[in-house]
Amino acid sequence: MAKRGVHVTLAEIARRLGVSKVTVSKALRGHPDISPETSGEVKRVARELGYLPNYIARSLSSRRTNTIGVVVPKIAHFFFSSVIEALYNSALESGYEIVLTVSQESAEREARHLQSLLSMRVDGLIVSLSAQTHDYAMFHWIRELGVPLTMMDRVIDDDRFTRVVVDDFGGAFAATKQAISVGYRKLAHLAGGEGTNIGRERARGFTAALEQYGIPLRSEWVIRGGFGEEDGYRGFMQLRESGNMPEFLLTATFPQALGVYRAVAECGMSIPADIDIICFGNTGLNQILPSAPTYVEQPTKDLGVKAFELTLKQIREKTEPTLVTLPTRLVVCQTAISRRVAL
Amino acid sequence: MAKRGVHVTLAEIARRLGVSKVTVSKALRGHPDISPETSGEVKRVARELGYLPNYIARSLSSRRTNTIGVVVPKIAHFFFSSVIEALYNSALESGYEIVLTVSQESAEREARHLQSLLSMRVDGLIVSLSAQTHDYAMFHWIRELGVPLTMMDRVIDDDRFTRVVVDDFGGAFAATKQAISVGYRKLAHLAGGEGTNIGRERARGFTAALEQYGIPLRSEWVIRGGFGEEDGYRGFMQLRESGNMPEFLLTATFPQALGVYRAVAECGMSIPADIDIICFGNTGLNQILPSAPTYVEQPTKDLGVKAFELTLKQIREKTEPTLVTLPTRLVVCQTAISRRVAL
DNA sequence: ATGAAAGCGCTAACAG
DNA sequence: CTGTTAGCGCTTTCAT
Repeated sequence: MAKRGVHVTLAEIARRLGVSKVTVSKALRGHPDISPETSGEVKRVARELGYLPNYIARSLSSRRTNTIGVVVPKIAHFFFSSVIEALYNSALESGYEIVLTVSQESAEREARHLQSLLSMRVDGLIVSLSAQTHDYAMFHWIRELGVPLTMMDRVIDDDRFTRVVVDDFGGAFAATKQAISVGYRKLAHLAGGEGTNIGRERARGFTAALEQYGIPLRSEWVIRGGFGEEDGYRGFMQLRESGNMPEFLLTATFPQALGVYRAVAECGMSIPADIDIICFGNTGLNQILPSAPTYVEQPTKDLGVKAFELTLKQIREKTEPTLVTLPTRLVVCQTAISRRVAL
Repeated sequence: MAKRGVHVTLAEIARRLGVSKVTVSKALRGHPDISPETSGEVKRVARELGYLPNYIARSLSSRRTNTIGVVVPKIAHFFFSSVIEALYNSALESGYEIVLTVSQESAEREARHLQSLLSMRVDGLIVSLSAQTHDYAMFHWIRELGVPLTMMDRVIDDDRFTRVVVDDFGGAFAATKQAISVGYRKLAHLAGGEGTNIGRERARGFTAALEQYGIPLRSEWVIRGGFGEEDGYRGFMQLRESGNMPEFLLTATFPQALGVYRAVAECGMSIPADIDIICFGNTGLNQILPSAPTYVEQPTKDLGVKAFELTLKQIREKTEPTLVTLPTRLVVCQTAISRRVAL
C-alpha cells in the first residue's frame, strides 16, 4: 500500500504530478503564483494521499510556529480554567495552537516551562505568575530577547511588561464597603500571598475601605497565606482559635471561600449566622452554595481574550508595553443584606 | 551586543570553541562520546550565551517531538480539568510536553484539532470524544497510520483501540441500588447522550438495577439530552411539567446535577424533600452543596495517569490495544439515607 | 506561472 | 573521543 497521511511529503505529491516541490508548496498554501488548474490538481492529489503538512519542517523554514505558549499556576480551578477556555477560543479563531503548561504555583516549574516553551520557539508567551515567583530575572531576559510576552492577572508591576489585570483594588474596596454599609464593623480579610499583585491590591482595597469609614484595622484580622482551599480552611481556624471572631470575612479567592465553608461546617457554625462572607470569583456554583454569598465578579473571558489579543499584536508589530485593567463588578446576593434587614 | 538566548545556535558555540557542531550537540545532550573537559567547556559557553536548543530543528532531524496531543470536549468542568491536571503531572515526570486542544463538544472542531496535532507530528494522541462525534473514520485512519492513540473516558467501543474508562455501568448500578435500598420506588435518570459509551453504560446500569429489584422502567423517566448544566435544568423542568414527579433522580454528570439544583430552587422546591438525587462526579463542592448529595466517585487522577502511561507504552514499543476499566466508588452522603430514616 | 538552489538548526550514521 | 557527510521537509529568494 502506498504511503499515506503523516508519511506523505511535498516531494511525493510533486513527483506524482511531475511538478516541483515549490509549486506544490505554493498551491497548498493558496499562493497567487499558481494557476487555478495546477492548484486544483495539487489539492486533489494531496487529499487523495491524505497529505498532512509537516508543521515542524514548515516552522524551521519559516521561523514561525503559529503557537502561543501559556504558563498558569493552576488548572483545576474555575478562575483559570475559564480564562484558559477563552484563550483557546481566541487561538482557534486566529489559527494559533496553544501549548499550555502548569506551574502548580512553583517558581521552579514555571522557569522550566518557560525554557521549554522558548526552546519550542513559540511565537509568543502568556504568563500568569506562580505565587512563589519572586525572582523576575527570567522575565526581563525574555523581554530583552524580544519574545512577545503578555502577563495576565498575576503580573509583575513593571511598566516594561505588557499586562492584563482585573481591578482588584476596586473589587475589594466595593466588597468591603458593601459589608460596612449593611452594618458590619468587625471585618477580616484572608489576604493570601502579598508577594503577588493580586494579594497586595485586594488587601489595599480592603484597608482603604476600612479607612474611609473610620473603622480601625486590626492586624490579626488580616491573615496571610496562600490562595488555596487549605489556606481558607486554616485561615478560618486561626480566627476561631484566637477567640476573637469577626462578623465578616473577605476572601481573596473562591477556593479560600470553599475552605472557609468547610471549616465553618466542621465547627458546627453557619454562614451567615455566625460569620458572613464575600469572595472573589464566581464559579457558577455561588448560586447553589448554602446562602449564596455575595461575590466580586472577575471578567475571566475578557482576561483571556485580551491577553491573546495583546500577544498577537506584539507578534504582528512592534508595540509599546501596555497595561489593561478590566473592571470587576460586585454581585450582591441575599446573604449580607438579608441578615441585616432581619435584625 | 552578542547574540543571546533564542538566537544562539550550535554552530555559534562550536565556532567559539573551535570544535564541530556535532561535538557541541553531543556534549549538550550528555552523550558519552565526549570527554568531561570538552563537555564542561561546551556547557559553560552554552550557559554564558543563554543557549536554548531549537526543539523544532531537533524534532525535524530526530523525528520525535517529545510532545503528546490531547483532545478533550471541555476544560472548565471539574472532571476534565482534574484529568488534565493529572496528564500534565505525568507529562512533566516523563519529560513530555502536552499540546492540549478543546473540542467544545463539536465533532468538527475535534477533527480540526486532530489534523493540527498530526501536522505538528505529536508522538502520541490522547482523546476524549465530543458528544457529537458519530463518524469514527478519522480515528480508524489514525490507527492505520500507526500513530499511538489512547481513548479516554469517552471512547469508541472497539477492541482495536487502546482505551481507559471508568466503570460507568457499575457506578450507575450501585447508585440506583442504593436509592432502591433506602426505599425509593419512583426512580428517574438524566441519561445525557446515548451516542456515547458513558451515556449508554450509565443508562444500562440504571435499568439493570431496576430490573434486578423488579421495579418497572418508565420510559418518560429516562430523559435524554446532553451532559451540560442546561441539560440538567431542562431535564428537571420536563419532569415537572409532566406532572408526574419521581422521588429520585440519577444524573449522568455533575454539571447536570447543578442544573437540577438550579431548577429545583427556581420551582421553590428542595432537595431531598421534594426529590432526591445522586450524581456522577465529585467536584470537592459536593460537601458544601445544600444537603450534600451522594455521588459516584470517578477516579480522575487515575484516568489521566493511566491514559498517559498507555500512550507512552505505545510510543516506546509496539503494543496490542488494551482496555483498562477503572473502578468507581459510591460515596454515600447523608441525604438519601437520612430522609428515609426519618420517615 | 513555474522551478532551481539554498538553507532553517539540528541529529544520525559512519569514519577517522 | 572527535569530525565529516547527509539529510529531516519545508519555505524563500531569485531566475526563467
